[in-house]
Amino acid sequence: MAPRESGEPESADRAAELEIVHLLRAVTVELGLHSARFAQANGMHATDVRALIALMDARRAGEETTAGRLGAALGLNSAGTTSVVDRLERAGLVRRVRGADDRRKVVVEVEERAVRLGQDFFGPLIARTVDLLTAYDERERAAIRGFLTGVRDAAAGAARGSAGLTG
Amino acid sequence: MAPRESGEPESADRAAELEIVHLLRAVTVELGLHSARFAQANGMHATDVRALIALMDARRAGEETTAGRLGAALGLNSAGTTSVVDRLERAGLVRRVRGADDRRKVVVEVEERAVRLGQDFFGPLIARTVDLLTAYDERERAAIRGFLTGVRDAAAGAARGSAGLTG
DNA sequence: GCGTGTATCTCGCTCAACGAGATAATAGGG
DNA sequence: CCCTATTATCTCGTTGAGCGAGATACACGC
Repeated sequence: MAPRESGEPESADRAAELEIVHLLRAVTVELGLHSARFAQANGMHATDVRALIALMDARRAGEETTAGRLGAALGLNSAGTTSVVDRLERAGLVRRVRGADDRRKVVVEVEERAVRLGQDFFGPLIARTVDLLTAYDERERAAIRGFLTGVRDAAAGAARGSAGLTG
Repeated sequence: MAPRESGEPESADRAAELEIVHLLRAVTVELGLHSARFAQANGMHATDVRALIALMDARRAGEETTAGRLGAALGLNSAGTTSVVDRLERAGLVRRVRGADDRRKVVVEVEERAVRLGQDFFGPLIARTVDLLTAYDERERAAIRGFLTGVRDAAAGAARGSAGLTG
């Protein structure tokens, strides 16, 4: 399936590599459950958490997020997007700001309260994760970084193309 | 925040470690979107995909999954669980089997069709991931394995305790 | 200042998931 | 063996997230 160069020891190695694949999936499952706990603890739904994450990501990258962009990132239509922003605004976690240049647009900004809420809940887990990394030297960290980058790009690339194979 | 042993060079390192944290989150987001595409492509919902994953995990571990266990794994109540199993059964992806020992129980078994469906969709991404791993030597792979195991356990541990910190 | 295109919102609907309670089977005491 | 308590699942009615269709508000060229 995957185009290999030549004859390395295969079947035994392959099992060890599959273990990492399952491990990665287990991580995504656990982190998903953790997000769900955050949602539940704050009377929110999974989509609202995903929206906050997208908004904070954009803010870190220094980009404004309009309602439309947010909806696209979440895979919602305009009605659903309005609904999400309504819920978050009602909860005091974001605010609507009319676009200065184009007044049709609605820029969604996260309130300071949402940032604090997220830090309080995810901070410990992040700290623990950072702590884990101190056990590895630079070469090992580079491997972790490279592997995660590769998986992210493969999954993102799978959006286009048949499924991101042979990339 | 995280209890450190002694004085290593901090702030610069911390930024590099946070990059990995963000990378990990990006991976979970992308894999989540990939699951969503799988769901959409097969007329399913996110919960149905999570259910299939849980069922296949259990099968790999050689365990039977009753309706109750499945619902607990998904965080659904009994009504919702019945609903999920109904949908999956209607789609021909699982079958209900009355428990042999305790006939109140309903064991949910995945149909061969569901396994093939999953392999067809996720196979390429898995192959790509396994391929990525061949670029690393055993020490680097051990680092990746150890890091993922640590994050998984930290997130799982966060279910109990204040948030899995200081574990 | 009118028409076309774009961004967001409103309305009505569907269906996933919930709470409450019904149904069915096991386990144990008399 | 019957009766009750307990456990596992399902049924019924309701809530609300997200959808499709269309309304509304603004932008921009003519």
